[in-house]
Amino acid sequence: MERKSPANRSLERGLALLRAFRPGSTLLGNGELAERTGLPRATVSRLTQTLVAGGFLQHDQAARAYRLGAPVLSLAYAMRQGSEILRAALPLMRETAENQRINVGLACADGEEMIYLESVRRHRASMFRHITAGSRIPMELTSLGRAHLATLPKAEVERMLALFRARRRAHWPALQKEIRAAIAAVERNGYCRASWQPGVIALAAPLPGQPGYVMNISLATERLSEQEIKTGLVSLLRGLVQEVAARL
Amino acid sequence: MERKSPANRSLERGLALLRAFRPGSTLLGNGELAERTGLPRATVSRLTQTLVAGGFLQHDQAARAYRLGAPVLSLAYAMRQGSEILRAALPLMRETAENQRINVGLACADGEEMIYLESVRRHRASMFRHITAGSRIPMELTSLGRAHLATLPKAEVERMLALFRARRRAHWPALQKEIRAAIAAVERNGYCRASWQPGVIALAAPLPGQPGYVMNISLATERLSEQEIKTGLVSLLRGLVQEVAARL
DNA sequence: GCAGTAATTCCACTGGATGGAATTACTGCG
DNA sequence: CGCAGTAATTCCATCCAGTGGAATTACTGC
Repeated sequence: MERKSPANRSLERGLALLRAFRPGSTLLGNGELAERTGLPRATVSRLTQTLVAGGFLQHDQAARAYRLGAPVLSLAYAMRQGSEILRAALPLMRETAENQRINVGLACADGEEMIYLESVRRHRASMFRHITAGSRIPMELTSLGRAHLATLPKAEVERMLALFRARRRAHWPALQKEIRAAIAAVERNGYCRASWQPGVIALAAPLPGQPGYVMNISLATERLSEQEIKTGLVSLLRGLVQEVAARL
Repeated sequence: MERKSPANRSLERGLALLRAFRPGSTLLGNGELAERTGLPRATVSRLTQTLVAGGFLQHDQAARAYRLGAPVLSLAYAMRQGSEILRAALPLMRETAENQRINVGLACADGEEMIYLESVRRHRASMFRHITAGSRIPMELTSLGRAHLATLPKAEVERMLALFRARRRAHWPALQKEIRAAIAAVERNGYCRASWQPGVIALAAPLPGQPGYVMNISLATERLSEQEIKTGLVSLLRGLVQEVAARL
């Protein structure tokens, strides 16, 4: 028997509509929204009207569709201001990225994905795949995601794995092995490694005492030997999370 | 008789709760939320639970209060990706800020405030008052806000003025004069001027053909003479909005 | 202008939302 | 350590707001 917290259906649905907007689907009509959320059209129509009235959506007359409105930007700004963790970590992240000439990231979990709170990169014009604050990356493929998984209770991990399995039928056996190995690595050594973006290797570690938060460092593979990883980067990451945790 | 669009009360209220989070009040408990929104406590309690379940709020156990969650960051990212205007304007804003050594802003209205979509400044470490994407600034005091007012229908302007009047009883006569003069200036010359932050002067102009969007340029007063304003900056701003509008 | 599609409004129904009151969970102080 | 004081949550009877299928209306592209 699932313990159902008294949830407000209309609000849930309204939030689901907002969540349907993603990079790549930034312009959605009522029909598309209804399809993506599985809600009846009439309901979507009414909810979008409310969202528009509140400024959270803008109606694009020409495209017969909606976009996210400026208030969400404002919320994000308030959110960043309010995040103690980000405030504590950011200066250190900047410093580390600069000194070590690597990328440093801070992320937290949202459902089956990870969301970057911040990603400080050495080269501001970035690598081809565009990653910044607010970017979503898959949990099952990334060092950040796997490091996060390692902090969850066993039962929760299995639940997540079941979800991933459904999404990645194709390479599941190999992928599952990787994920479980990463979790074991985090439990043993405090960090895990992955290479989601080709040519980029990343190490990630959970922030001690801050459930849900994970940090990573990443750099181009060409720039390092196996040796260097074992020595410099691991202790760099360890030092980073320790220091950030200490500042909280 | 007010034409009431069929609004969803629960959703409206949920959004109101989110909007209660601002820079400066980033950590709000149920009680404070109830007070700020005027909603009954029981209702707030249930709605916050839903917002937490959706990830939009995080419960801070220690503070007995809520913060905004990472998904709002993600929404903001999607919003920026989806804004054609921002995409069209940003390169030009960067270029102008760099070449002319000034700050260039793009904003739009939200209720009685303006929200910066982007503010590109010459010195990245900024002036004392921290302004970035998502920052809210008062409509009645700023060049951006007044330029926006000038684009509204007369009746709407009067409605807004009534609101400002209630908020600024003290200096209202002078302030009203300033605002009306600014509106007239925009209608006559296409731009208006204001100095909200002491020591900083700003010129703002609406984006032609894009109702609700306004751009500004600003710089330290010490750096210019009256002469320079009339000549260089005005035509710079005019050229800027023209070019951005042309790219849409 | 007309067909075809998408969005909105209508409306009877009903169950989800509501909020005052009671209960429970905390916290800080003596 | 326990108790007072406060804040949050749960309860519950009431009822109205939300719902969604169907009808209507608004668009758009041909």
